[in-house]
Amino acid sequence: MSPQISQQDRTDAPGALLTPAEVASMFRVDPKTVTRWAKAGKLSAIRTLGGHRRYSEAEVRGLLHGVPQPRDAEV
Amino acid sequence: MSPQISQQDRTDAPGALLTPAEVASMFRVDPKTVTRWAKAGKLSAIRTLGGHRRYSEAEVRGLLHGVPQPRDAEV
DNA sequence: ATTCAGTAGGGTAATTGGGGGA
DNA sequence: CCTGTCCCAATTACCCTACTGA
Repeated sequence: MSPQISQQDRTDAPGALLTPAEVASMFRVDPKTVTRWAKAGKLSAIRTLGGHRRYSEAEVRGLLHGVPQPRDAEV
Repeated sequence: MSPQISQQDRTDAPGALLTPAEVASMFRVDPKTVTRWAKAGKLSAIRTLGGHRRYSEAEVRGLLHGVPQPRDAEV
């Protein structure tokens, strides 16, 4: 009964997380630039226990589309 | 060995993006001119979170080939 | 435990955006 | 009508070393 999602399915999960390199390649910028966006608060990011940042794929895709943040599920 | 394609080759990905300098170099014009094209709606562009523009390589190549893109609203 | 790529951190150079004029 | 260049300020890219993640 543990609806445990396989870690390999993270690319399909609603809360999919992207690495800095992934986001950087989507925007055609340097990974350091993505880090700068996170520091500037332009992009929300969570930190691993070691201090590395992970970004929400949903948020990144929204930004790429020029769509404001779909904070809520738009049905 | 195996011609394995990486997850995402920036220049090969469907959403490959080009920097203003790249597009300018391809057209032999000034980056500012490319910016004017984007402002005039002749070229579609997405913006980084910092405001810089990134252009679709597919669209640019189509324009270079003289292939009218479906985003042209001219007569 | 080890290797290796990726990431964080700071600092500096290059590019870009915007307006204006030639 | 279109393009190249000037100014400025802001953003981004690359340099380095040390640590994390797999």
